[in-house]
Amino acid sequence: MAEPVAPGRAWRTVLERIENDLLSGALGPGDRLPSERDLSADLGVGRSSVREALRVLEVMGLIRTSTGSGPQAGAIVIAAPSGGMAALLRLQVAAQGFPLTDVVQTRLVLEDAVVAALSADPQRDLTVVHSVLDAMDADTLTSGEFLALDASLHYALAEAAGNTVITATMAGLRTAIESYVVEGAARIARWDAMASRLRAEHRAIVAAIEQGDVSKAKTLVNSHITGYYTAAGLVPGAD
Amino acid sequence: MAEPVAPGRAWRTVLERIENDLLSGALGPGDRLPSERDLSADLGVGRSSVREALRVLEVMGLIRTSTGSGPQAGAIVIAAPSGGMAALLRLQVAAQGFPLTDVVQTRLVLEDAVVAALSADPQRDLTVVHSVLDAMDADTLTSGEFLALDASLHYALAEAAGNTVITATMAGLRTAIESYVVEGAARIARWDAMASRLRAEHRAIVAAIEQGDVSKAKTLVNSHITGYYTAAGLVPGAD
DNA sequence: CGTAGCCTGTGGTCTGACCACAGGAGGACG
DNA sequence: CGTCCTCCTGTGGTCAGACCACAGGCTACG
Repeated sequence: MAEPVAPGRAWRTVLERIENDLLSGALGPGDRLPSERDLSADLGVGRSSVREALRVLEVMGLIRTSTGSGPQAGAIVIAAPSGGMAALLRLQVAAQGFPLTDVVQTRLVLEDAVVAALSADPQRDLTVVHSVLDAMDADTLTSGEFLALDASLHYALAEAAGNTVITATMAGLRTAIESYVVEGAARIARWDAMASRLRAEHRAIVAAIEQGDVSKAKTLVNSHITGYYTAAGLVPGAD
Repeated sequence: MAEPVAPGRAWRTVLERIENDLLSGALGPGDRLPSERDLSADLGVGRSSVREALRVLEVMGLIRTSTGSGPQAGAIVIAAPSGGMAALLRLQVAAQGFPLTDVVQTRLVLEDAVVAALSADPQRDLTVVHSVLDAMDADTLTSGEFLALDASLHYALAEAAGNTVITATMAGLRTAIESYVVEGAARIARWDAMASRLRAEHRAIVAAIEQGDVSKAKTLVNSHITGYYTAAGLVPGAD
């Protein structure tokens, strides 16, 4: 068919085609995209242009590609927002498009919203949260392992709140500053003490949520996060 | 040089190289990337793989490419987070990775944070906001023009609050649902009435901000947004 | 000295050719 | 007749080479 030819951007043609198919419902989660060669022929562009577009979709977490044949091979639509969000935020931080303090602040805002939503909702299911809390009690954890669980905990909270955009964004923000967080952990003199403190704060936050005490939960989560970032030297002061 | 060769992912090699150069400071905003051919040779990968990586960076708003020669040609590092954010969110919404209601809810959370920050900060500069407000008073505006100004207004507010992550995310969220918003405007019976209402609400919100009345500003902005989305039929009820 | 033209380097694209891989189809064998 | 093995096919992954259009600097000419 070879659409009338978009000026200058063959790969954009491909991107638009996919996006339209997604919007029109012709493509949905789980579906397989046409093969690269087919798309190339259909749109009248080179296969390399098709690949550039697919690469974008892949990095953004929209598709997954695999080689071979069969129903699982090829490019398949998956909606994995976290991955794309993380990649985007990480790169933007690296390119100094996003100052660290803004990332941290935003995390505060979202975490606030999460605990507020959870506190207000008596139906929430914090099973996962509790199991992570328990896992964090092990005293053999390295700081890296502990921080990984910490990430899981906050992720579980966000997930329990049920907003996918917020969950993905928070996960992305966390990933974006992960290297700084880990690096910051090394700057903390007595890690054991910090770990105990974090454990206690986590328990307190969850308790406040379960008691439905919105303002208390918000206060606790705020001091929890700013406290750690300050101790790790990631943000100037308590701002 | 041709690094030890990463298995299976030539383009990832390129992406990592760029990211590392950004993190190490070897690359920064305004700098020019090596030419595609140079990168290809340096990393021992094909030029197509380099292009796939650059395409990702371009869509994510990290670089800008131009043809020709001279200092302005080639791939240049720019940190334009809004563009990338918008593309990502739009595609995720299209792929049903993000439900519309989650997008709207998130916008509420962020907008809340914005007006809260502005209300609490006596130093804020709302010059731009006021000029947009005035522009919106013209009664010859089509609904499309009005909505565009509306977007500018909210963007200006976010920008005045000073958090780049929140600003970019809000802009992205807005873009992601733009088509739905415009479509929804058509469903509104008496547009004139709605426009007047929106104008009044905007003025009220800004007034509350300038009076430093945090809670009032938050309340107003919440009802402003949910009100419109409900009227436009974008979200089921008042939540 | 000025200007018009060439020259070079850049991204943008296409073509064609391999490779590795996974799965299915078909045949060979028990 | 059933089972296993093999080949064949289609997929993404990659590379190499070839053009093109373009923008800017350089050079030779007027």
